Amino acid sequence: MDISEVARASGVPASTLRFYEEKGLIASVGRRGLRRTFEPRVVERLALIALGRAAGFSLDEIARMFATERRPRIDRQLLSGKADQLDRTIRKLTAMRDGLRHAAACPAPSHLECPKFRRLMSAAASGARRKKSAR
Amino acid sequence: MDISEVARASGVPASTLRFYEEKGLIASVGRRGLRRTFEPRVVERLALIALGRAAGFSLDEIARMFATERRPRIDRQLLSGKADQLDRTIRKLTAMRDGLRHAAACPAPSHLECPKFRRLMSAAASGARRKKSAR
DNA sequence: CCTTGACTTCAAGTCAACTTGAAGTGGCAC
DNA sequence: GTGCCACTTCAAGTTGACTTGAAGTCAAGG
Repeated sequence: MDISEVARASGVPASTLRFYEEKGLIASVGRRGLRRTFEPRVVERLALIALGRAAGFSLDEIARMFATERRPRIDRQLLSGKADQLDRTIRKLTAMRDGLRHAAACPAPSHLECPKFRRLMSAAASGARRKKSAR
Repeated sequence: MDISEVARASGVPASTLRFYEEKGLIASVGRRGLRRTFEPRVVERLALIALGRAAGFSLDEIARMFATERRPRIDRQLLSGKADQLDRTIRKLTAMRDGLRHAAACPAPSHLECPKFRRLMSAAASGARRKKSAR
């Protein structure tokens, strides 16, 4: 597959594909002239990358995951760690969603005066000590 | 309260407080000499900002919310829209978490060979068409 | 009064994840 | 066999959310 085919099949722009290759996230199998050639498998890999990105992993973290693919122990540990992290994020977002939902329906003149909203707020504030990880 | 008190009380660095003031997200009530003076209420506001950030709002969006605080119709509509957005994000992250959890336990030699994982992957890939909104 | 050091401003730097632009190359339809 | 245009490289630009640095100000303790 050439780069534009991969782009079309994956929805990832060619510029991003080149960028990812430079970062070591994907690999081309060769060149036809100057042009990169990719295996169809790369589309799968891109889906995996998209998956990781959506889960809040940085490109570097994803690259690290691919790199340690051969050592299942570390890999699995990392994965379940990330799952835990995600779990915390989900809990926070759920509280947030409920808060927003309530705020949208609440008749209090200002949300700050609504006890439910205030409760949510302090919960969210206390849970806000992730540094860079969860996004 | 002076800026360092607010910083201490809120956990937000002074540099960020100045930055937020410049952006119109918070306001100081005056100066003592050169130094900003804040009302204690600002801590609440900062919690609200943290809440918004954690929910995936940009600073501009948060500023807009504060600005439209007087027009409940638009405000509530925006809030429930954001709640819906959050809901979609949560669903995706939940699938992701389950996938990670499974991958951590799955005995398949490579995750790509596990049908459960592949199913998750394509689900995530298809759900990856948020442009800038959900992060 | 004088020093100290927490504050101030403003410009510039950083970081991640890309995108854009300019200039060059070469595969392939005609 | 030749011209087009999709590809290539490499450097620089972009965006959002801050942080850092240099240089200056001033409230307060001694």
